[in-house]
Amino acid sequence: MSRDDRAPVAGPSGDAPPNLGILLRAPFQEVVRRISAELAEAGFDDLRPAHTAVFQHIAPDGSRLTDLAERAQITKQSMGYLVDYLEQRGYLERRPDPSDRRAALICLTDRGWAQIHAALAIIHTVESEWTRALGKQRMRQLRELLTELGQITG
Amino acid sequence: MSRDDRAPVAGPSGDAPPNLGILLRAPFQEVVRRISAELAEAGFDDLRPAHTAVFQHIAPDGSRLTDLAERAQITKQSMGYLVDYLEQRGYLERRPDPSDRRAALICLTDRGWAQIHAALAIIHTVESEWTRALGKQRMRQLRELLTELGQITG
DNA sequence: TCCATCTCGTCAGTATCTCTGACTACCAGT
DNA sequence: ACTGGTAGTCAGAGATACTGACGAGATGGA
Repeated sequence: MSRDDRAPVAGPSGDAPPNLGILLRAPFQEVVRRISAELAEAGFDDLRPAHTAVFQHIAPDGSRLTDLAERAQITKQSMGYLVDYLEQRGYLERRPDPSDRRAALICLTDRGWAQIHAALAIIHTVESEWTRALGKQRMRQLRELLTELGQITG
Repeated sequence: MSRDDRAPVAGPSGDAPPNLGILLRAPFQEVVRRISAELAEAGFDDLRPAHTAVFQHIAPDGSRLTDLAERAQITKQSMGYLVDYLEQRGYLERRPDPSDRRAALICLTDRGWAQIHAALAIIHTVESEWTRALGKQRMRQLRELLTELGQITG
């Protein structure tokens, strides 16, 4: 269990051709920024970056804390901290797991679902903007190349 | 002054076509992971993710704390915290700025330069691997598309 | 059945990295 | 010299991660 999302990516000030790390970081962070800003505007202003780790990995019919932690690559203690916060604000609820009395099923509430739909809509908007700027053809290429890269890197 | 590197990027478990946020994140984090792991192997095992913000923005002939902070998009107090750490471990040194007695020039030491060269070499290795897997042609396309995207998003 | 062992989640404590606010020392224009 | 702005630090706090230890419940044999 461990994790590392942060981190700029090295290179002294004054590079001529930006390296791939930097090239990838710019659009990635643009997406993150947009989601964060526009979710806040949409009324989800009590969400912080770390909470995305929960929403991204939770199953539609509920997940166990341990599963969430493993998928998000953080400890279950850390995941517990995030889930507590989101439960208090009404995004999630814990239900007893009928098949194991030690466990709880962490489920999205209506508000939780609303947040997910809002976030997906924001991403879709960004993709549309990029498609308009880049052209449909080049956007498809980009998507293909990134998909391949994702397979290469596991 | 603020900053946000972290954060997965939304979407409930069970998406069919991964959105661009996720598509960009995978290779970006692969680069970050590789740099972190291989720098540690190379003897730079006292560096943590946040320190990249310093190395990435420092000018070859030295930078002021305030400049570093602004380029890295964090407060000068936060940058001060990182610089203190790196100075203690011999990656940086503070020299009095001859043109302003309030200021200090933060400069790379030999060890600091060695770290930068090592990090760039690692990125170069990763790029080579990807080029081998993707082909020279497609790698060039990817680089062009990401460069364009970087210009679009500012 | 009973016991050893494993798993689920939590409690407690700590490290890292960020922030805000307040402050000193210094610079620059009037 | 005053006045306002800038460079950097000190102090305190909050968010997000970690490790270690633990209790309750599950589970598979003896």
